[in-house]
Amino acid sequence: MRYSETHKEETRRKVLKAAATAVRAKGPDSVGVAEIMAHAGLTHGGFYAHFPNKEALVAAAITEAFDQSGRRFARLTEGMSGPEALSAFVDIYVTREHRDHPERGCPIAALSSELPRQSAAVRSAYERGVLNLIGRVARWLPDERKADAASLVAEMAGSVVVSRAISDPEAAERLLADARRNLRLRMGIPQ
Amino acid sequence: MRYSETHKEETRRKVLKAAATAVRAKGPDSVGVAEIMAHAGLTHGGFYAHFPNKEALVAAAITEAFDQSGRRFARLTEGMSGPEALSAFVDIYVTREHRDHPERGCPIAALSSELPRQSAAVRSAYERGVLNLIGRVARWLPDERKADAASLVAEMAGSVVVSRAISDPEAAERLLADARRNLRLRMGIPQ
DNA sequence: CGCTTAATATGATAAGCATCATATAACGAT
DNA sequence: ATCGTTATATGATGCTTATCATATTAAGCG
Repeated sequence: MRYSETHKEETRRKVLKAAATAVRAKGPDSVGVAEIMAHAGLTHGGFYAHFPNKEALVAAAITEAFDQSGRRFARLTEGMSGPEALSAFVDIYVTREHRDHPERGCPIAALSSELPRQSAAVRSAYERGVLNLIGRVARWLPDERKADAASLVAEMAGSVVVSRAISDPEAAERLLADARRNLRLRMGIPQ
Repeated sequence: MRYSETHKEETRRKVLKAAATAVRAKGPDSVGVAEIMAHAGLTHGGFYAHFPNKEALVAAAITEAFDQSGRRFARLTEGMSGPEALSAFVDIYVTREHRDHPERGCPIAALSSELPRQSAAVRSAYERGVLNLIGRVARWLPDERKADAASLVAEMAGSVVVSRAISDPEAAERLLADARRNLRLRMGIPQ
């Protein structure tokens, strides 16, 4: 073993992180292997030492993106009660910041419409992420509302995604504010 | 004038209809000019007699897709009162049928995530369609709820889009049913 | 019935991209 | 310091696709 034990694993992680950003920014099909490698500070040829093909990278990148935002949510809601955590979650997710930065946001909002057309492996990585997020929300909800988790996630993602279509920033912000209010209502959180 | 007056216009419309379906089915970037022309019963070369380039076709196709579903909604809610129309709209939009057929459904649900990356001309055709749909919903709502129209459309689109990520048909249907119930609540429609 | 012209088809070109074969470089053990 | 090995780079290859140049076909007119 000539290179350090961890060297290859480290570059793999660099590639993966670059991919997680690039896939959200440009979409799985429009992003190129060479482009991702360049973002990781490498050239395209070495790619196949780390992943068998582009599809495997995309699937791994989607998982990584979900993990990233999952860790972020966990960190920012640590030690909170259910309602507090839900309220904080809404304030992180349904925002202009999220609307304006798909590349570091939730993969659902970044990839929703093109994912159904991806390969089975990619779709399945995506579905795992979606179900995880729904599960996270359900854990915060009181028992009698747990069943709403999926629909709440859908409302959050839909708000961000539609707000991206609206070029007027104030109209977009109004949409997001309305959505936040309605979400809190559905979650049983006092306004 | 050798061909009939209307001949060229008719083929243009055939190409446009094929494009409106294909763009929703495969996305603006993954669909090919040749593929669309083939669906219209033509070969790729003649394309440039009808549109200056692919971008113009995509923009026109998105407008056409919004028009198609707009006409459909108008037809199916004709003569209804506001609440009746809203209820019917929810029952048309937030359904398994819509989840399973993006190619003939709402362009928001089919294209939301990849549209922000398109050219200005395409985005603007899309935005017009989104705002039109929001306006249609607003017209049906009572005055005190009109401001919610955008957020309601976002919830509907989000529900369909997230339900497409869930492979279990029953879980997907549950999400849609929850969304329909909540939407009616927000619209002030008795369940 | 042939001729003209608009509409469509055929075929070429060039660019972009995933993948792979081969070359080079970095590293640590000796 | 040198060598062998592993990681990365360079440079094809083949395929797909938008676009365009040129050829062919269809339809109505004289």
